[in-house]
Amino acid sequence: MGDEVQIFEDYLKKHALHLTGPRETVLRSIFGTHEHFTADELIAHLQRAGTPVSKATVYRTLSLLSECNLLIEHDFGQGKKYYEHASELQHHGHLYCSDCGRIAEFYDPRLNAMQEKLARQEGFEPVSFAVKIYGRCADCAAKQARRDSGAVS
Amino acid sequence: MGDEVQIFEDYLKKHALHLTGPRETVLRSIFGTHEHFTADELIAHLQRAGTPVSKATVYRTLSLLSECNLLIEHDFGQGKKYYEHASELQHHGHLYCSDCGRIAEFYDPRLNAMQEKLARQEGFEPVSFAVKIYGRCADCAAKQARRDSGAVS
DNA sequence: GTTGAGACTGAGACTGAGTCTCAATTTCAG
DNA sequence: CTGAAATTGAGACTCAGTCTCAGTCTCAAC
Ligand SMILES: [Zn+2]
Ligand SMILES: [Zn+2]
Ligand SMILES: [Zn+2]
Ligand SMILES: [Zn+2]
Repeated sequence: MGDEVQIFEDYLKKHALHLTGPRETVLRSIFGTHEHFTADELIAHLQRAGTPVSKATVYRTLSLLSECNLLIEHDFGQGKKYYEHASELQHHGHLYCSDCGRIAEFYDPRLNAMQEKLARQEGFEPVSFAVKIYGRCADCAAKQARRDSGAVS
Repeated sequence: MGDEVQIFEDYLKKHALHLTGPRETVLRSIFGTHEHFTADELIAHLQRAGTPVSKATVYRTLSLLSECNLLIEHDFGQGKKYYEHASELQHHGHLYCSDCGRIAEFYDPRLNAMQEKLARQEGFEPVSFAVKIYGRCADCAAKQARRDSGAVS
């Protein structure tokens, strides 16, 4: 998984920037574990790990990683951004449980082709796609069903 | 277009709420013109129109209108929400120009069917879909092309 | 027509994610 | 080494959106 380190370093060098300690700390933390995470979670995680990095630096590093396509940003309308590794399965869509915030994924190659075509039809030059489905995950649906049947109040 | 007034009034009555002056002002402003708008734009518009409504009330009314499905919220990752009339063509997707913020729309019934199916496959009970394509609109693409050819710096 | 419970309102305090500033520190090419 | 340029963290700041609360309005019941 040192792949990302190399890519990041190349990107930085190309822009006369340095791979410093804090940046590497952030990089390793991100590509060591997390799948879908928020800046806040990452900051807390670094704190707990005993390698704190300031909020400003974390945000700056997240921007850099997005710029060099190692990370992808997602917005589920919660007023904060989610990030995920860009490497994995490309262009998958997301399911977001409005009840518990759980995130699931799906993939269908036809979706991408359709989107590309639809964008061109409108004269747009597409750069990225985002398919999001909001609803209730299996657990929360079951919980809701139980609540509906019992406790008729 | 008094249709919306009726629906809103019914919804309010059902919840023991009242269709008050400020609420009606907001309602009429929204369904009189705007297509994709933000809370800020709406507040400014009401101000200019000489019928100011407080920020708090505007937000509260936007929530109510979303709850009764007269409005749909959209988030393009700009840290603020966009709203649009729910009545129009249902479930259309959006194209967002990352350069100028222009919003275009597209519609393909197959997209909805696919999403429904994919959600169920993951055990989700879908409530709403959001397909967003980010890229460059025709104008901005042309502008970019011009910039690239001329001014080689 | 009064009245009172409860809904409504606006002003402004507050929140929270994300950005910006700036002085002190670190990096690295020369 | 040295110094120009990049980097950092602390905390001030921004800005959309929410919350609070005292004063106001609504309406159904008298
Ligand atoms: Zn859930
Ligand atoms: Zn994902
Ligand atoms: Zn544009
Ligand atoms: Zn639309």
